[in-house]
Amino acid sequence: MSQQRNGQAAGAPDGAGFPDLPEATVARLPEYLRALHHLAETGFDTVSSEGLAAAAGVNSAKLRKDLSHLGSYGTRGVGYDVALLIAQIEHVLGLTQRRTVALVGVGNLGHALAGYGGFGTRGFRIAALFDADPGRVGEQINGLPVHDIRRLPEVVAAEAISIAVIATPAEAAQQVADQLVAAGVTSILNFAPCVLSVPDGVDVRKVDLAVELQILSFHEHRKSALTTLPSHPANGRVKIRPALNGEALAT
Amino acid sequence: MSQQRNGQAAGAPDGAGFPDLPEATVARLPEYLRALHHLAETGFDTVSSEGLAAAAGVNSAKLRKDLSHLGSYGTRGVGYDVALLIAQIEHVLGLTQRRTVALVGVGNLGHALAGYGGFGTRGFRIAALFDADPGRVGEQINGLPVHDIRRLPEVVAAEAISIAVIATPAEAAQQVADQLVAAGVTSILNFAPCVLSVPDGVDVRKVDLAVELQILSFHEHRKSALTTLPSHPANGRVKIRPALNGEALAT
DNA sequence: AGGCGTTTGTGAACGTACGCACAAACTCAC
DNA sequence: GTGAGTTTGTGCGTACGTTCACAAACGCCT
Ligand SMILES: NC(=O)c1ccc[n+]([C@@H]2O[C@H](COP(=O)([O-])OP(=O)(O)OC[C@H]3O[C@@H](n4cnc5c(N)ncnc54)[C@H](O)[C@@H]3O)[C@@H](O)[C@H]2O)c1
Ligand SMILES: NC(=O)c1ccc[n+]([C@@H]2O[C@H](COP(=O)([O-])OP(=O)(O)OC[C@H]3O[C@@H](n4cnc5c(N)ncnc54)[C@H](O)[C@@H]3O)[C@@H](O)[C@H]2O)c1
Repeated sequence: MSQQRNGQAAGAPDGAGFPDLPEATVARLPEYLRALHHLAETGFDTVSSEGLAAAAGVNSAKLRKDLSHLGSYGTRGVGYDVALLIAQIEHVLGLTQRRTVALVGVGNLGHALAGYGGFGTRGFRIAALFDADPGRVGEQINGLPVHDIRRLPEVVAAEAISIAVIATPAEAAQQVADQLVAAGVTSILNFAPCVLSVPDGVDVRKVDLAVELQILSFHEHRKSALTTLPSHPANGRVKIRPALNGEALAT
Repeated sequence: MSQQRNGQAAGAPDGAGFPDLPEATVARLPEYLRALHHLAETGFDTVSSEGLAAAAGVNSAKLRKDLSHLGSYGTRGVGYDVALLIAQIEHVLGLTQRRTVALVGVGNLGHALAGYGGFGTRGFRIAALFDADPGRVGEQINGLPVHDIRRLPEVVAAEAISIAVIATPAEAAQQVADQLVAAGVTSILNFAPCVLSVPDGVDVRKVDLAVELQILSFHEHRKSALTTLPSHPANGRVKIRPALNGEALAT
């Protein structure tokens, strides 16, 4: 499910397609990992699929199948060794060494991200900040200096950065993405509300707050439609009334 | 697909299940809407499925099927009327009147969200801010006062708020969610890295930045494994090496 | 050592989603 | 009015994801 993905994405690199880990499973592993860390802190040494599933907010059968994909070692009649499972998942996700991340666009949102302390515990280190505004370059945030965007290639190479976060306005995002790719970045997390086009081999994930709210709005709309007309709704199926021509239409 | 969903979510409210819009389609409509607005600003009156699909970053067949679900009016040989399609999608998403949103937790991230101007153009209005910290209550952000969290029921009722955003630390999130539900909120967007448990009929979507980065990390890991061993990879399939017992294990 | 309760791992059935490919529907030019 | 070119809407095959349900595996108690 997920997000933007271009052409034949990484995961099926050549013709002889190999399935390896299902994408849906990959998307859930981080959630399992978070739940496991929480359990470990709470003093658990082992956990059953039922328990972990509850902590991660999923079905236990799904959890077991997900874990079985990574050849996991649970013990029947007992459950999973929490510490071992953490190590396994971190290994699969490539978190055994902390990954360095670049953040481009230190505005409203970028400031919040740069100042966020929660990355360290999840396997990442923000290694560099960039902006195009000369007034912002040189500023220090959380002990990190803001670099001019033109120093991107240099710093990306020096810090061995492979992941970048874009927090610039949408108009600048494509240009920034191009610069990032040129500098050698191969994974991008995009907060700007626009589609990025990147070469094959580069992964893009997008987070758009308004999209999330609009999805919620849809369900909200649905709920209220149901409670307003409690009985005999036509034939038991909610029909979408087509908007009349010109209705709410910005001519 | 997407995110946390509890029990039988809204969308299949009673026994006589009705399919209506596929969830995957709902998740893409906001992206189409954004692309359409962009096209409208650029001066387009009509757009082909091919063109709109490119602007939204999806396959054109998928786009057509999605639009066909809402009984959409395209014209063969021509394409879709941009303004009409915007009105249709906004209608389906329940955006015909602007929805009011509450934001709880005006810290690092909350400040950025409260100061963000991009909501208005996407159908939402942040109608109220809340925090538990007495030092923050009373502060004004973007002309909006920060209310004490205890005034939640009162303000939610007065402003007819049905959607809320949680931007508090994870430890407080469940408690805040309970208060929101008690106050009548039925949709929650959660930025705290934790699972929320809510009654049936309440929708929760979660945004976790670290999860997104970890998914990127997985693909990054995969890519480097492939380029490091360029030839004969065992049997053409990447095997996940199980972590040895105790390896990288915090005993 | 053996039996019992527990929990994993997975085969199989089901449901959803994707994308191709094509007929039907439409415009426009002449 | 007719034919050529374009584009929608959708039927269909395939792939993917989810869930059930159960046998095999394990610990523990006696
Ligand atoms: N603020 C939020 O809460 C929020 C929420 C959702 C989405 N977004 C999106 O995130 C992005 C950033 O939002 P914001 O509120 O921080 O905007 P902002 O205007 O406050 O910050 C943008 C920053 O990017 C910098 N920038 C512009 N062009 C650049 C370039 N070419 N190279 C490098 N840096 C450049 C600017 O100098 C500025 O510092 C926007 O696309 C916005 O739509 C923001
Ligand atoms: N800052 C980021 O960039 C970022 C990124 C990803 C996720 N997050 C998550 O978002 C959440 C907020 O992050 P932050 O950096 O803004 O934290 P923060 O500590 O800066 O802000 C949290 C705010 O919540 C308020 N709060 C605490 N308990 C409350 C309660 N019971 N009711 C109402 N308000 C309460 C606090 O007073 C504070 O103002 C955290 O869960 C964090 O993990 C933040």
